[in-house]
Amino acid sequence: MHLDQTDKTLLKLLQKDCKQTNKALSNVLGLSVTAVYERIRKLENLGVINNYVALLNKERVDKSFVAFCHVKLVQHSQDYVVKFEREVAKLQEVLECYHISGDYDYILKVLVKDMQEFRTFMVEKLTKINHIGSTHSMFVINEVKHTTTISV
Amino acid sequence: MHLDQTDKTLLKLLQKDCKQTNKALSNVLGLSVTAVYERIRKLENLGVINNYVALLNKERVDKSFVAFCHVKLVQHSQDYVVKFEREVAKLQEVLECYHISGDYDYILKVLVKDMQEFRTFMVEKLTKINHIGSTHSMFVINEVKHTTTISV
DNA sequence: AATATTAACGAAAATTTTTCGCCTATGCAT
DNA sequence: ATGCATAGGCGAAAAATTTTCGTTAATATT
Repeated sequence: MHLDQTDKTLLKLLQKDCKQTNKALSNVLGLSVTAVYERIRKLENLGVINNYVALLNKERVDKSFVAFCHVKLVQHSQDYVVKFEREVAKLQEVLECYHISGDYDYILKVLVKDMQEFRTFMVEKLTKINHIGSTHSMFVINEVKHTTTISV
Repeated sequence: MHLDQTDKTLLKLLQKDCKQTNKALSNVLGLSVTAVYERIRKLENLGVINNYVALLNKERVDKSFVAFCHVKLVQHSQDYVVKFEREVAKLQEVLECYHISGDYDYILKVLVKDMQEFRTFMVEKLTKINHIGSTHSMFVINEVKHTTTISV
């Protein structure tokens, strides 16, 4: 698999706005509509493009509170790890969860309406998962940057 | 602004796959194609839908290393804060940056090729920004969950 | 030199988006 | 109660886009 400069430019454009027409893309890339169409298909089939999604304004859907939450398990047996990961993946408030190096085992990005709801999430959902040793939360004061665009 | 159940279902569908045709959506929602079209337009105009993007497979574009990086500034004057935030936002390796509560001032999500490149990023880019007091990095061992879907 | 392979192209066909005029239900004011 | 405005919905037609198809050119392979 080799991506040439045209592919890279195309990926950049599609990561910014995937609803552009092939005609608009062809103008920027200096290709025919069909050539653009075929390149996009190729990138999809290669699995370079995963999917196409709508991104929402979180404030407009009343989810204005973001927190990062560290979690430490009481033990690191395969069993505990698998169970924790399965349960945490089910929680809709958890947008991201990573197993990380360092003092804690996991870092979670949590999105809820407000502090009230965060408390409910912690008490009624996260800490209900078994085998959690301790947690440590950090609250987002301001979102400085947030992009889904990978530089290729 | 009021979102009814149909709007919420529509947002859920578009967050999963925004390339579905209005016909496919109309089947799920039990509406006409035109009604779906008009609802989507409404959600765009209300600013509920921000944009439509292609999501890439980061491994396929050779960016397999994710790190979270805490940053503490030496001082918190308006001037230092503004400058740091402006500079960090320019860095293509930084996908997310949040001003947070707690021991550190910021948390950054950094995406690069490998540990080698991370080192280069730290030495030649991040720590070149003035007024940084200290940093603390955590490396992602495994991505347990990563979604852009907000539950509405 | 002959032959695959890859990428590109324009035209035509198929499908989708978008516009339009009209209808119905609901809430509000008369 | 009656009239009116608003919001949401609909199908048909028009406009635009996607997708297919047959061909061509360039490059690598045998």
